[in-house]
Amino acid sequence: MDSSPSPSPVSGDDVGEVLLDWSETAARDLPWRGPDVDPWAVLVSEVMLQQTPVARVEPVWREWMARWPSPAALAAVSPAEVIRAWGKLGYPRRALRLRETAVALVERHQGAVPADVAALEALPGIGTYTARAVACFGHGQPQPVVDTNVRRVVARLVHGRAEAGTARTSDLADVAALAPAEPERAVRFSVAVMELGALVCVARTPRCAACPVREVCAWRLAGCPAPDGPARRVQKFAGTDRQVRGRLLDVLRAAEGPVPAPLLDEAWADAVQRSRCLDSLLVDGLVEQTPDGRFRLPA
DNA sequence: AAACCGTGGGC
DNA sequence: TGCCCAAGGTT
Repeated sequence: MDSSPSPSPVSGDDVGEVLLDWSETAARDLPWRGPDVDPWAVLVSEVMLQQTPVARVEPVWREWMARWPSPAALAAVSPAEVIRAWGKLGYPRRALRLRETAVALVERHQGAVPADVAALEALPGIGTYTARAVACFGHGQPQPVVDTNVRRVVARLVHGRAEAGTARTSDLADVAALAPAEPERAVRFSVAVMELGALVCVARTPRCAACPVREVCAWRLAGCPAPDGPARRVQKFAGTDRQVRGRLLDVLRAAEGPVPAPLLDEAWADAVQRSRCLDSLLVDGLVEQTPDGRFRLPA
């Protein structure tokens, strides 16, 4: 039979293959993607990447891998050391949970990172996304992986919506339906979809002209309709407890030893809010009080 | 289910 | 400038 003279559009069946091909040249060469990266290194990267941009994670991740190349190594150090090494990645409870995860891996998994999704989800700070990412990228399992990028790609490509909206359990099945059957390709496909969302199918100004699947994108075919649902409101930061907690922790991170309360007073003027935030940091285990009443990162 | 948990860069 | 957003998880 003669081949078709017109360029063949991307059919629904090979979206996965097209994304795979695209990612061969377009995907970033991130350090936690290398062939020599073990599951622990992947786990650490994934936790750091929770709500934190790649560029800020990279240098810290390299430092952590050099210092604590195994769960046992991290499990052996104090929370204070881990919190300091976390630096200003944000959401420092992640650092505590990462250390707790390291302890759990030593105690319950012989110091190794399990490949089982349920076992991973049982670890502190490891949820639906991170568990599958570790199983997939760390252990080579063909797991569907759904993060904010993938939710956005699925919303547009599959459902023709402009925005992802709230997470849906069906997202997992939606990506799985696009994935190649062959396990090794399915793993690379999971990387590819995330890359598409991170580089092309971005939130604010999608670069549709550069999209490898624009011809089959339900959102484009529908004429790129505007978002329909209620605009999700963005979290305030200035003046919130999050900012105050950050200020307080900043003082404690910088200090050599225990800090007397008056020094913390300088971090935030409002005494009521300051006190509330210090209490919450104590409850979270990010701060502890010495017998003489001073404050420090937990030894 | 919705609110909370840091921080900084881009537009 | 102020808003939007970033490889989520927990409560």
